[in-house]
Amino acid sequence: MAAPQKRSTLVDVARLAGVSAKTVSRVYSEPDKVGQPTKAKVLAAAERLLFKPNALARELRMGGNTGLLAYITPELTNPFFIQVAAGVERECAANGLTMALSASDSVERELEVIDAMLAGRARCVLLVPLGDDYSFLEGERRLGTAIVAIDRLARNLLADSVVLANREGGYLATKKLIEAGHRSIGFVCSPVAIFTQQLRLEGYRQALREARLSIDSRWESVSDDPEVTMESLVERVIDARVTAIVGGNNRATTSILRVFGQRGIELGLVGFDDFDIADFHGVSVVAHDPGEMGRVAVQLALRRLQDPTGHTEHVELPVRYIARGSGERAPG
Amino acid sequence: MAAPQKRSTLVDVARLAGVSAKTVSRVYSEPDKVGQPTKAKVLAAAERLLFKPNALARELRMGGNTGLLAYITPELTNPFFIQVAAGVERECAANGLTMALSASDSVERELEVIDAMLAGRARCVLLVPLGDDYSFLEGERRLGTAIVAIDRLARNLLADSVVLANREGGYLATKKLIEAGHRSIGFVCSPVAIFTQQLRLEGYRQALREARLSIDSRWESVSDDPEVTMESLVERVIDARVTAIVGGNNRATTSILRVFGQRGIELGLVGFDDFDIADFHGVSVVAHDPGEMGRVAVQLALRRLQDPTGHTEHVELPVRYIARGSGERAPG
DNA sequence: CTGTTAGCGCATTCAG
DNA sequence: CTGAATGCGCTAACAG
Repeated sequence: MAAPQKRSTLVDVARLAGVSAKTVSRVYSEPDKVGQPTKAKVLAAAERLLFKPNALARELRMGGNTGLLAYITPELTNPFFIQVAAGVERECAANGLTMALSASDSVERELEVIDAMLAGRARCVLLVPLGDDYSFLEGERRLGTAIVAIDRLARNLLADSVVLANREGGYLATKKLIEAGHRSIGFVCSPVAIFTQQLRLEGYRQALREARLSIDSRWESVSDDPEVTMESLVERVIDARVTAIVGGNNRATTSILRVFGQRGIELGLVGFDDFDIADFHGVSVVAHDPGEMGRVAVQLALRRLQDPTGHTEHVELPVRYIARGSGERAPG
Repeated sequence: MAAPQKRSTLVDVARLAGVSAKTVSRVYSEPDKVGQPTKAKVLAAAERLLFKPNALARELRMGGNTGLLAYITPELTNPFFIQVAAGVERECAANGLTMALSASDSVERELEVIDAMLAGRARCVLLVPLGDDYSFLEGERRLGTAIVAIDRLARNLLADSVVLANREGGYLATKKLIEAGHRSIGFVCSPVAIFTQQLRLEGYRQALREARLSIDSRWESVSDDPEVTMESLVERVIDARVTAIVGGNNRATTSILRVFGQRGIELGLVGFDDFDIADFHGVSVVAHDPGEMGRVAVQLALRRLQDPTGHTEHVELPVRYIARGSGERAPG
C-alpha cells in the first residue's frame, strides 16, 4: 500500500461540488443559511472525499477556542482523584469539551505539565495544586485562561476553587466517635502538610476541645516523610492506647483496616472519603461526592470563560456522615 | 479590570527584539541555529510580552501533528481501565504527547466520542472497542491516524491491538482450583458477550475437559442482562453446589467475596484481574499488568505513525498466577 | 547565522 | 442565499 492519502480540504470539496469554499464552510457551521440543493451537493462531495473539517484550522481562525480542558492531577491511582476525573469528563462531554488528563507526581513535573497544556491549546486548566506558589500563572489567567483549583487552594493566584468541607468533616468524624463513648481518639494520615489534612486535623482537635477531652500529641500520628509507611503510623497510634481512630483519607482508612486485621482487633473507626468496599467492611465514613467536585470545577471554568473579569468563586462541597458500624462501636 | 489582554504573537516579539519573525520561530524550534546575543534579545522580548508559542498555529502549519492522543474507554470507574489509562498517560508524557481521555458508556456514545476526537485533532486513537463493527474507521486509518484496540479486538478494522492472554488465564485459574482438589467449579461473570470473557470462559472449559471433569451448564453463571446483578449470579452458582468459583473479572471477584461474607462461607476462589485489597482478603488471582497494556498501546500507536503502511501488530500480554490462599483451599 | 516569501485550512469581512 | 479576497500565527523553502 502507498503512503497515506492526503486529507481533502474544504477547497477540494468546494471544487468537486462546484461551489465556493465559503459555502462548504457554511454547510458545517451555519447549515440553516444554505439552500437545500446546495447543501446536498456539498455533503455528497464531502462524503466522496472523506472530508472532515479541520478543527485545528477552525480554532486558529476563531482565535484559539480549542475546546480543550486540562485536568492536572496527582496520583492517577487514587480513587478519589479518579472519581473527580470522571466527573470532569462527564461535564466536559456535556459541554462539548475534551478533557486532557495529565498526572503530576512532583512539583517540578507539575510545572512541566501545566506548561505543556498552556502551550497554546488548553482554554481551561483544572489543577490539584501540589506546590505552594502559583503566581507564575497570573499572566495566563489575565490572558483569559480559566484556572480552577480543585481540592486545595492555589496560593498567590486569583483562581476559582472547589474544595470539601474538610474542617467540618474532621470535626464530624471525631464527634461521632466521642458520642460512641471514646475518650482516646487518634488521627492518622500522611502526608499531613497539605491543605486538606491540615483542616481535617483542625476539625479533629476542635471536637476534642469542645468535649473537653485531654489531648495526647502521640494520638496525632501523622507524617510528611514518604519513607514512613501508613501502616507504621497506625501501629504507633494503636500503641498509644487509643480506642478509636480517625482516618485522614481513603489510604489511611484502608491501612487502618489492614492493621486491625493483622492484629485481630477492632477499634472505633471513622474514615474520611468513602471507598469501594467500605460497606462490606462496615466502615463508617465521612463521605462526599468526588464526581460533583469535578463537575463543579468544569462549571466554574466555563463561567470564568464567559466572564473573565468577575470575582473569583470559592465553592465548598458538603460532607455527610455514613454510619456503618465502625464509628458506632463503643470502646473496649 | 478590563477585558483580557490580547495574546502577543511571534511578530510582536520580533518587532520588539528588532529581528524577523523567522528568527523568533527558530529560537523556539531550532535554538541551536540562532546566535547567542540574538537569542538573548528575543527571549528578553518574549518575557516582557508574556509570549507563548501558539501550538495551534504551529501544528496547523506542520500538517496536523497535534501531539494529541485519544484514549477512549468504557467505565471510568473500573480500576482496570484506570490503570490502563495511567499507563497510557505515563507513556504519553514520556513522548511529549497529551492524552485526551473520554468515556463511552454506550456504543452510540462511543461513535460520538470517536468522531469528536477525529474532528481534526487526535493523531492517535486508543480505544477499548464496545461495538462490533469498526469499518467506519478504515478511512481515518488510511488517512494516517494511528488506531490501536485495547483489551479487545476491533472487528472489520486493520488496527494494531494489545490484549491479555485471556484463554490462558481462564485455563490457569481453573487448573489451580482443580489441583487444589475441586471437582465442581463455577465461572461467574457479566457481561459475558465480550471478547475477553468469551476467551476466559473457553479457557475454563478447556481446563475442565483436560481434567475429564463433568461439566454442568449451571456452573457457568454468566449473563449479558444488565438487570441481572453480579451478586445474583454468584448466588446461583453457589446454589448449584460448586466448591470453588472462578471470577471472570475484578467486579465478579469482589461480588463473590461479598456473597461469601454474607453467607459466612469460604469456597475456593480465583479471580481474574488483581485488585486493591486482594492480598488483605487472601484472594488468589490471575494477575497481569494493566499499566503495561497502556504503555504498549501508546508504543504501537507511535510505531504506526512512523510507518503507516506496515503490517498490523497484535500484542498479547502474559498473565501470571498469584497464590494467596483462596485458590489453594481444598473443598469442604 | 539571519531575513523574505509563501501558504497550512478555515472563517470573516464585504460584495453581489 | 452565495462568492472573492484577506489573514489567524506559525514555519518551510529559499535566498542573502
